[in-house]
Amino acid sequence: MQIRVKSIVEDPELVARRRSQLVPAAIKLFCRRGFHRTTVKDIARAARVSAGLVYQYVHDKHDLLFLALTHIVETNKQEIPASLKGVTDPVLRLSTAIEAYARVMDANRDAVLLTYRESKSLTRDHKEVLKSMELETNKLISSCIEDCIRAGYMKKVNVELLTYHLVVLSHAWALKHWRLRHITTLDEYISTNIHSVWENLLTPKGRQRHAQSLGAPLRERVKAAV
Amino acid sequence: MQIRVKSIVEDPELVARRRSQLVPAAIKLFCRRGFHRTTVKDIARAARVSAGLVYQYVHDKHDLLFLALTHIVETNKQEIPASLKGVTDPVLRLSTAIEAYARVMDANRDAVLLTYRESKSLTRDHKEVLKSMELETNKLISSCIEDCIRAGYMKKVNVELLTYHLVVLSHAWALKHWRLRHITTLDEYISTNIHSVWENLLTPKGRQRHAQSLGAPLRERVKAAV
Amino acid sequence: MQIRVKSIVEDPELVARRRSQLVPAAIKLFCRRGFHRTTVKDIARAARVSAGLVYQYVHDKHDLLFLALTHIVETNKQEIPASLKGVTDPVLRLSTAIEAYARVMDANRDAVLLTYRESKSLTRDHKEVLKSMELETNKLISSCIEDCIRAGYMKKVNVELLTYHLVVLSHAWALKHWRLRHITTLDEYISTNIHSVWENLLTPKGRQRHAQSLGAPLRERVKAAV
Amino acid sequence: MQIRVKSIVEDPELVARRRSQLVPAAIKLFCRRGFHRTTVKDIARAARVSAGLVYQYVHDKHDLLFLALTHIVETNKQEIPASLKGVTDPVLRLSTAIEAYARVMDANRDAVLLTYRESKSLTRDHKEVLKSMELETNKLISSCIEDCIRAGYMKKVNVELLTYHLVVLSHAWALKHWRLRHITTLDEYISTNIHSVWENLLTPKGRQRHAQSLGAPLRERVKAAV
DNA sequence: GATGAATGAGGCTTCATTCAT
DNA sequence: GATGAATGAAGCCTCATTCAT
Repeated sequence: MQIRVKSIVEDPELVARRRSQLVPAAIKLFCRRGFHRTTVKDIARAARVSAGLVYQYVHDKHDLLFLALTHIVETNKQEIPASLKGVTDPVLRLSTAIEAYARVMDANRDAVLLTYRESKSLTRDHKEVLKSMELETNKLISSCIEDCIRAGYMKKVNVELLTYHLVVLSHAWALKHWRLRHITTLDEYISTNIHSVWENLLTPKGRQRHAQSLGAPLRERVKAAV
Repeated sequence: MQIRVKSIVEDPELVARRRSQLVPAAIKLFCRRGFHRTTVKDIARAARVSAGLVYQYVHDKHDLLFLALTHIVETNKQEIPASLKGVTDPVLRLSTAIEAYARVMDANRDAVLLTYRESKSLTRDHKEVLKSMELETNKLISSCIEDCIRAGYMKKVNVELLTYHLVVLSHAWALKHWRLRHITTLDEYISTNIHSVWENLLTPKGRQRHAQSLGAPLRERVKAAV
Repeated sequence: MQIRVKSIVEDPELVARRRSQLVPAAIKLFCRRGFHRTTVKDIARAARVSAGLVYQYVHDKHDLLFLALTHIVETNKQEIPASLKGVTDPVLRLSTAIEAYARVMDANRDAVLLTYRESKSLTRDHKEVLKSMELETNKLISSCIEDCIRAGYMKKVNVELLTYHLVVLSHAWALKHWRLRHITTLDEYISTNIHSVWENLLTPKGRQRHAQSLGAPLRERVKAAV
Repeated sequence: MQIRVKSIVEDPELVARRRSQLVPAAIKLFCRRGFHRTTVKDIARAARVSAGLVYQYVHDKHDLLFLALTHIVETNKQEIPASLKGVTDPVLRLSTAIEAYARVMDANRDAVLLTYRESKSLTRDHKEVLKSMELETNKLISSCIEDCIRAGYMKKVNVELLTYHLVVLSHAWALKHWRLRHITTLDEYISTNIHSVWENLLTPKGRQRHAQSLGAPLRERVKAAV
């Protein structure tokens, strides 16, 4: 995925290594100070390299932003499948997926904020790439929803719309964390705000299924994974 | 509220007039190009004044951002009470308020995006002011919720949390409009995603109340107001 | 002619004044150090203005070069007509024009060098403009030649080619001055190398005409004019 | 001659081989883009070597320019003696030499331009070397002139001055080629502008001599040599 | 000897802000 | 009060040169 950004240095291993220095530094600083107030030199310094080196691995300061946002999305995306490993029951899979998603967002609140704030500064092309990556990630959840519907556990709803509802609520925890943390906890937020959304759409049969799985140490497993 | 920003010029009327030139120009440009890529000169030009004049009515470029964001919130805030005028039934008031809110957000999608993107660039103090303004606006909705609960129409829930759920969904329509517009309409979004959230929390008595008011030309009234 | 270069400042008088500070400074430095080794800051300093100011009167560093070269050509071009004022005899006019040209080139040897050296650094468009200005200047001489031919004083020759021969010899005095000054004087150079070229092309009638005018204090007059 | 530029590598053969890779690459690029806009990396790439290697055979980027200009002059200088081989008549030798010179300049118009444009970027020392090389080359022509004078074929003139006149006209063909090619051909240029200069200085005896040699297929021979 | 990654000085340019008019 | 020219700090980026491998 990072191939989208050209670097002067050819050796892919070195590119990967250097970028794995640069990108976290960039993420940290972009989160802290924003894209425009972060200097390329700042990033170089934080990555313990010279300013000139940056431009051997990235064409632009904008590319650095793209790599940063891309990295975040990519990383987040990997967490959910991990949490679903071995889970087969459709309702439990959905429950697990969305909970994992929410907890990943919580663990990377800075990154969520960054995404909402700085996407504007991307190239049109980069913006498109990022959007399609978002859609891909969403698919991890929407496919769980579809499975539930197909199995008759959930009413027939606009799947992507529901997905966005859940996704956006997870983001909201990060976006409004400055206030939400004073009025609730993550656990409550997830169960009250997020889970209830899809639980209300379960069929009677789905509710039954759901009730059974609640015995399992769901939450703990996901927490550990994150 | 705008008194928070000092200007060299004393005459409050003139200050108001000049700022009413500057702020809309600033909003337009900040929305289009973002805060950092918008030049003070750009704003001056758009407001048909000289660059120097800006600094007689504003201390800083940041102040301009503050005034812009402040203006947006203020404006939005005024819309909701208007829509509630004459509505007395608690359930209908809640329904009306949230619908008005959602439609205002839709009408000012740019502004919503701007708020999420550029708040970071504010002073610590200004950020606090803006947050408290957000809370005030939310109170317009949360007080409706409280009325419903008090009247026994709604279960006892974490009022502010529910408010945020509704508010954030309205924002999400703007934030994710690039995708949502392809998978639903505003009307469907409001009824399916937003209204259902609180409707699911109504007591049986509340549901009854709600069912009755559905006969009224609710949506139309709010639409007109916006 | 300077209208070709856009400036942010509108007032044409101010533009003219500032540019008349900047351009000579640029010429001096470009001549001394070359275009690339001259810093915009150097020019600003030499012109006693701030670095930022330069960009209010010029879009580019390249524009500065264009204005510099343009200014040189323009200035040179004005000298020749002045020297011809009142001279009517075709042969004498030609003689006077070419001598004036040569002396102007001598007086601006640096500028001639600059033109040959740095034209390459111009935009394609600017290069074209400069070329056409060169052709215009040449026309001052070629029209004198044409008059001589028309009057039967000179053989029918390729007028522009002869013009270039004369022009290039004048430039050569500047281009090879490092050596020529050791082996001749400007006066000898002009009479031996330059004048002889067209004198050899005179018709008998032309030679007669020419011989008569040699009584006149030609050289002195042109010298004074330059 | 290239010994003037020190290299880290000792083996002179290797130095020669590497430089014969580097210098043509440098010439090509310097001609095309100019000295300053050509990157050392560009040259290395064009010469199919690494950037670092350049600095083992050259101290400086400036050295590369020196070697390039030096190479050009050296190469050109070798052409003239070749064309004179077997020609003994003084007038014909002069005629042949200058024609050869002009045609070499035509064949290397880029190089001529380069020399005029970028000599400025050389070290003081390098500039001197180049100048003395130019004088050496000129001597190839001036000695022909001297022979003609000594033989009574040509008037007693300032030999070096005449040489420069001829040389500069040959350069002018390259320098003003953008225009001259529209108004004449190389052949006409040589005969009309260049040859006529010295032909006009022949003594009657010289003219006779010259007329005789005109039967010979002069031009063709020189053309072939170039 | 050869490579090419790394360095870091320095250039061009932008733009928030000031200030004389 | 209004103007807009002037300032100068600071940022992005390039590229000659070095040096570890």
